[in-house]
Parts: sequence; structure tokens; C-alpha cells
Amino acid sequence: MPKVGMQPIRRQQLIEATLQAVDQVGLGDASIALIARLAGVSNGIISHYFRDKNGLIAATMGYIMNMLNEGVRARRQALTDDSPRAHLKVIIEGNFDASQVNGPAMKTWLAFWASSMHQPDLHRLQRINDHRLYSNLCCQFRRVLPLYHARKAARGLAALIDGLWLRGALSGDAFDTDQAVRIAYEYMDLQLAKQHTLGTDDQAADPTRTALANPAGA
Amino acid sequence: MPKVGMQPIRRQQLIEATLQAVDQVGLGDASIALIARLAGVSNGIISHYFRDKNGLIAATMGYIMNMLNEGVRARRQALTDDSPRAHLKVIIEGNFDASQVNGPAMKTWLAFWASSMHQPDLHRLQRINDHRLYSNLCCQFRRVLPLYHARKAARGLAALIDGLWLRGALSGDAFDTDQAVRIAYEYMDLQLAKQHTLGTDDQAADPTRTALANPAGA
Amino acid sequence: MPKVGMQPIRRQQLIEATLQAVDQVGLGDASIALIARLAGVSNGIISHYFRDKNGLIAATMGYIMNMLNEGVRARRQALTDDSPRAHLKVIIEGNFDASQVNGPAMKTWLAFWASSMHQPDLHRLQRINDHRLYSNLCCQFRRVLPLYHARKAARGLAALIDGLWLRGALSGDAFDTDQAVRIAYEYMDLQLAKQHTLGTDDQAADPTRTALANPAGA
Amino acid sequence: MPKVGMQPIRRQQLIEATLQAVDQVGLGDASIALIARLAGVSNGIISHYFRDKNGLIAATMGYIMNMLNEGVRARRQALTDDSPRAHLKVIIEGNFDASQVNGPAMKTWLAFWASSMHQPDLHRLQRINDHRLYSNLCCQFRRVLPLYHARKAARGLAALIDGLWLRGALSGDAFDTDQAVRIAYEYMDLQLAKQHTLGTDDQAADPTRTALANPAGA
DNA sequence: GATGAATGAGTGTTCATTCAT
DNA sequence: CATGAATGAACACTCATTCAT
Repeated sequence: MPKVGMQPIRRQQLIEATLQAVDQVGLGDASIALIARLAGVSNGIISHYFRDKNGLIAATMGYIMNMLNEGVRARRQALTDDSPRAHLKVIIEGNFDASQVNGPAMKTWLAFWASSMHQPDLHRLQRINDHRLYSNLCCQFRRVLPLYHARKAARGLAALIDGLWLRGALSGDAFDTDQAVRIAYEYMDLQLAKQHTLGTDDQAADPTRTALANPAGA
Repeated sequence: MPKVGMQPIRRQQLIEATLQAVDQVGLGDASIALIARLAGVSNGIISHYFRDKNGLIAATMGYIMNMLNEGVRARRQALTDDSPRAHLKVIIEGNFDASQVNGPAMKTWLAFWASSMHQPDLHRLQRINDHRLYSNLCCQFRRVLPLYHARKAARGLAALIDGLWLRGALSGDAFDTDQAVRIAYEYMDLQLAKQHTLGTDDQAADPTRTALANPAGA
Repeated sequence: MPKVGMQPIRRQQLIEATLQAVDQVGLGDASIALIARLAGVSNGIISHYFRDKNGLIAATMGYIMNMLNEGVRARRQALTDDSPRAHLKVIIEGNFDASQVNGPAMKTWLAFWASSMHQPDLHRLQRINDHRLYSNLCCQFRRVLPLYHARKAARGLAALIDGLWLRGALSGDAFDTDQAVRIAYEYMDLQLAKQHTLGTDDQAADPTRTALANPAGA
Repeated sequence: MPKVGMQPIRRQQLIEATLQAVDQVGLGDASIALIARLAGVSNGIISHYFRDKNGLIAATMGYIMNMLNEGVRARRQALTDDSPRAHLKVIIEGNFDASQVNGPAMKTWLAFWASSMHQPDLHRLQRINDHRLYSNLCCQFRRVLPLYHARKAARGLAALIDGLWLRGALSGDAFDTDQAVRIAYEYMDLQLAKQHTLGTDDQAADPTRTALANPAGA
């Protein structure tokens, strides 16, 4: 029963079977045979749609990352308030979206991270994604904070988001999204509060720049 | 060249070879044959000292975790200042100890996390370790903060530490320990600063308890 | 050279290679690699058709047992005489059929028996087969003998058949089918001869029943 | 704690551990390590007392066979009646002695038979034992039967004894010694009864000789 | 487009054997 | 005598991949 236009359907079918397989047995034991069985297709078809197993895994990660970005994008579009705080909240919430805190997604992320340490193509994907979070956060903080502090705040908030996600994923219990979001909000607010004491003048506020501009310490 | 009393030497030798192998090719591709070759011993010896591959991996993780705990313990012992802030700094620094931010350790941690999602024994090890960090932090925050805030601060700082570590590990660049420590210190200080506005009286300070005690909002 | 519909061909091919391997080196040393080599296929194909080595061995035993049953069935079908004696002769002859007294079959049976002591699935197969011989014999003896004597005759003849087969197999020499059949016939006839002195009335003929019916010895 | 005169003790200790191991996991899985553990000694000692594993197994079989012969010998010594029937009963009973119908012995016999098909030294041991039973039976039958009939009776009774033993061993249930002995006795008596119709004159009684002497059938 | 037969290298693991202590 | 450390080949089994149909 060969059909035309099956490509996107089959691809989606196989990606979802991959997530299911990783959820059940982990990436290491998610064999082509298991994935094909879960998808209800033959082994051979995978190489037809995704060159090889790595291709399928990369596509699966791309799918999850796309879900993440979509979650943020959709929330941003629904936004009426254009304040930095509103935008930051959107980013935080998007990172704890239901699409990211379910079993298959969490297990796949962890496996992906481990693999990215040894597979250049996955590592590239990983860096892009990591940078996007930092960049989005930094961009918003920058609207109210001097560059140095915006960067530090963005680094901190990105790490806090990832850390909350990580500890939630590893706990084995259901993910407590509310608690995670609350902690992230608080950090965001503490950073935003600096705007009232610092201004946005970069040079005055950046201790490293001052130090570098005055190497003699005079 | 069989000798008696080789057990501790061989075990250490094999654990180090495992770290080396994981560093080079990842846990998934760290075969018994590769580890044995790196250790300069035969394949068969591994089952002699560690029942099977899982035993070796569990022992390797135990070794890394022990290094982490030792790093904190040693710093704490060298402490002259008994303040919560000093203790918290020790915990933060210990978590970014050189033994934890090198390639082999970082790759092993990531692989361990991914595996712990599907191996009950590793998961148990993982939960113990996660809880230790939280518990240590909470214990110190509790000395100056009401319980609710101490818990929240501990959860936040634990997540921030893990997140900073994670993003540093995944970056692929050399780990910027100073930057990580600085961001963690700042979070710690922001949380400790609450002690001047909150006191340590639990019930007054806990918003959830207040809300519950006053459900009608009167 | 992958083809469709190869399953029955390959299965038969592999079963015959297994018999050949057992004949050459014994079941203990009949490795997957050897069997595959004898069959002229790759190692991996075995798990494709028979889950694992046990599956192949069970299938091989099933094949031999089927040959045995077929041997009896075919002889029975060719029968014009419906007497118990004729049927018993058929069973005896079937058990010394050429398919059962050749090297591969004899060695496989012996190995199977030894294995059946520790493998529940093989043991079940073994019991079914053992019971079939007894049951078939008993059924025929029952037509002319009281139940108690029919059972005893069937037990004896089954044991004699198996014992003749066993000693023939272990001797190392070519199997002397004629001698074995002659001895079994004689036992059969000695048992059948009882019909003229006993009748077929169960209760009168069964010494155990008589004893039980008359416990006081009156 | 090296002692003198340990040899026979250690050998016996290891043979019993071998029987225990075969009973528990079968000969195929009875590793040196397991046997040594069951005996409470080190792996290496086995090669000290029995060249290698085959040596241990051969010694174990020799031990069981010796038990069998001892069982017959002891019963014969206790005999007051010197009749052929009494001697035959002794042989039958000895073959169903408690030392031969327990789990370890039955499993070891079966494994031994299977191995004897491919190991010349075990095969030799096996033939000697098989022949001894036949020879003992034949010797007694010969006292009252012509040679041809004595041989046939001995072959039949040997087969019946082995077959009863085999089916009992394979059944998985407790061995019903009484039933087996009863069936064997009956066969023995049926054969002995021929003495009243045949006499002991070989030539008159042997149908094959008669046939050969009279090839024309006149 | 889709199947599943077939491959063969690679895996973890077991194990009899050796031998320095 | 006795130990147990060490070896390394052999094992069953898995798996991504290929390809004729």
C-alpha cells in the first residue's frame, strides 16, 4: 500500500516511536528493531527516511527542540505586555512547558546531552540550543540592565532554569512545575531589581571594565 | 604475575581506566575490551573484581561521588569561620572542585544521569547524591532563615549549582569556575539577605501557611 | 541473497545442521558458530528464526519427536489387521525406525534427556513424549487385559523399548534393530498371553484392588 | 593448614561437591568455580588432585559406578540362597539401590551417557559398566537356560532394568522403586520359566543354530 | 514505497587453566 | 598444600545496515 505524500507522516510516526522507545528502555537500548516495532513498520524503512540511526536521533532531538521553541514563541505571541519582565516570564514558562517535562522528553534530553559530548553533530545542535536560551534572556535583561549585569543575570537564569529542569527530571517524581517557575521568577525579579540602583550605563556599572580600564589600580 | 592483595590496586586501576574510556568514547562505547586495554590488563579480570560491567560503572560513579564529598569535607575542615555563609561557600566551591570539572568526570556524570533514568540501582545512588546537596544547603540556610524560605533557597541554590555545572560541561570549552562560583555566591547572598527582613519565625514568614490559616482572605 | 518465504527452508536447514553438529561434537560443544557454518549461513540468522539457541534445540527435538510419531502413524495407516498385537508391533517397530537409531538422532536424544533434567521447557516436551508411548501401549493392552495388568504391561514394554534403545545407542556399534525388535515382541507376547488366564474383568484381576476390597483378609 | 594424608579426604570432598553441582545446575553448568565453592575450597586445588575437569568427572563417574557395584556385592554377600533366581533378584535390587535413584546420581548418569558419546575415555568406562550388568545376568540365566536363551534373557532384562531406571529418572517424580522391581521380577520369572520347556541343551534349543544347521528347511 | 531476510562485527560474560605466592 | 589472581579464548547474543524482492 504505497502512498504518495507519506514522507511527513512516516517521519513523524518514527520520531514518536523513538521517543516512546527512549522512554521505555533508554537511548542505549532503543534499537532500530524496537523503534520499528513500536511504529508498526519494518526495520528497513528507517534508513529510507533517515539515512541511519544517528539521523533518526538527530531528527528526534530537532523535534523536541522545535517543540521548546514553539512553546516560547506561542506564549510570546499571546503577550499584550511588552515589558522585559513579561518576556522573561514567557521564556521561563516555555522551558517548563508540558512538552518538556514529560518522561519521554526528559529521558531523551538527558541521553542527548550525554551523546553530545562525543558526537560533533549533536554537540553543534546542543550549543545552538544552549545559546538561544542565554541569548533570549540576555536580550531582555539588556533592556533594563547594563551589559555586564545583563550577561551575568542571563547566565544565572539560564543555569537556574536548566538546573531546576535537571533536578526535576532526575528526581523520578512528577515534575513540580509551579515550584520551579516560582524559584525562577524570584531570581528574575532579584536581577531586575538591580535596575533601580545601577542604571543602564555600561561602563560605570561593569567592574571588570573599570578594572581593565585602570590596570594600574590608580 | 599473580600477586596477593592486589584487590585495591586493581580496582583503582580499573576505575581510572573507566574514566579514561568514558572521556575518550563515551559510556555507550566504553567496552570492557577498551577499558581493559587502557588499564593494561585482560578482559576477564573485570568480572573478577567487579561482578560485571554494571558493577564497574557503579564503582566508578561511587568513586566520583566520593571525590565530590571529600572535596566539600576537606574544605569544611579547613574552615575557621563557622557562619552559614562560610559553610555555603564551601559547598559551592566543593561542587566546582577540580575533581568535578574535568573532562572524564563531566562526561561520566552526564552518562550516569542518563543511565540512572533506567537503572534502579544507579537511580538510587543518584537520589542520595542529589539529596545530600540540597540537605547540606538547607541545613545552613535554616540557621538564618525561616523553614519555608530556607527550603526554597536551598532548592534554588542546588539547582543553580547543578545548572551552572551542566551548562559548563555541555559548552565544550574549558570550565570557567570563577564565573560559576561568582554567580552562585551572588544567589547565596541574595537569599541570605532575606534574614534582615524576615526573622526566623516560621509561621509568620511562610506565605503558604498564612494563606492556609486565612482561607477566607479576611 | 535475501528472499521472501525462506522461513520453512531455513528452519529445516538449521535443524539438520544442528543434528549434524550434535553428531560430530555433542550438544555441549555444538556452538552457534559451528551450526551456522555447517548450514552455510551466518551466525546471526539463528536468532532470526529461532529466538535463541534454546529455541533451535527445542525445535530440533520437536523435529525428531515428530519423525518418531510419523513413523508410528505411517505404519499404523498401512495396517490391515486391527488386532492389539498388530498395533503393538507397529509401535515397537516405529520406535526402532531408521529415523531414531542413527547417530545424530541417538546422540541428540541422549543430550536432550540430560538437558531436560534442568530445563523446564525441555522437561515438559520429554514428559509428553514419554507419556505418549506409555499411553499408546496401554490403550492396546487394555483391549485384551484388565486395567491393572494392561498398565503394568505398558509400563514394562515402554521401559523395555527405551532400555533396548538406550543400550543400543550407548554400545557404540551399529544398532541391531532385529534383535531389539525380537526381544520386545517376546515381551509383548508374554504379556498378551495373560488374556487367556485372566479375562478382562478389572476387579477380579487386580491384586491391589482385591487387597483393598478385603482389608480384613476375610 | 597443610596436612598429610589429605588426599583421600579432599578427593571424596570434591567428588561429592561435583555430584551436588550436577544435581543443582547440570553437568554443562557445573563449573570448576561452582564445584570448588560447594566444596569450600579454592578453584586451583582441583587440578592438584584431578589433573583437570575431565579427570574430576571421570572420578565422579567411577565413584557412582563403584557404589552400584558395591550395592550388588553387599546384597550377594548377604545371600543364603544360591539359586539363579536369588542372584538375579540381587542384581535387580542393586540396580535400584538408593545410591542410584537419587537426584544427583540420576542426573549424573544421564549427563555421563550423553558425554560418553563423544569422549572415548568415558565411553570405555560406560561399556565396561554396561557389559558387567549383561554379563552378570547372563551368567545366572546360563545356569538354567541354554546359551541362546540365556543371552536373550540377559539382554532383555538388562534393557528392562535400564529402561525402568531411565523412565523413572526422566519422570521428574520420586522414583517408584517397588513398581520397577516388580516389573523386572516378572520378566525374570517369565524367562526362568522357560527352563521347564527347553532344558539346557544349547543346540536343541537355539533356533538360529537349528536354522543354520538346516538351511534347506527340510 | 516498503519489506524482512541476511550479514558479520562487536558485545558482555564465562570459564578451565596456569602459576606466583 | 593451598590460594586466588590472572589470562585469553570461546560463547551466545545483539544490532545497524544492506538489499533483493
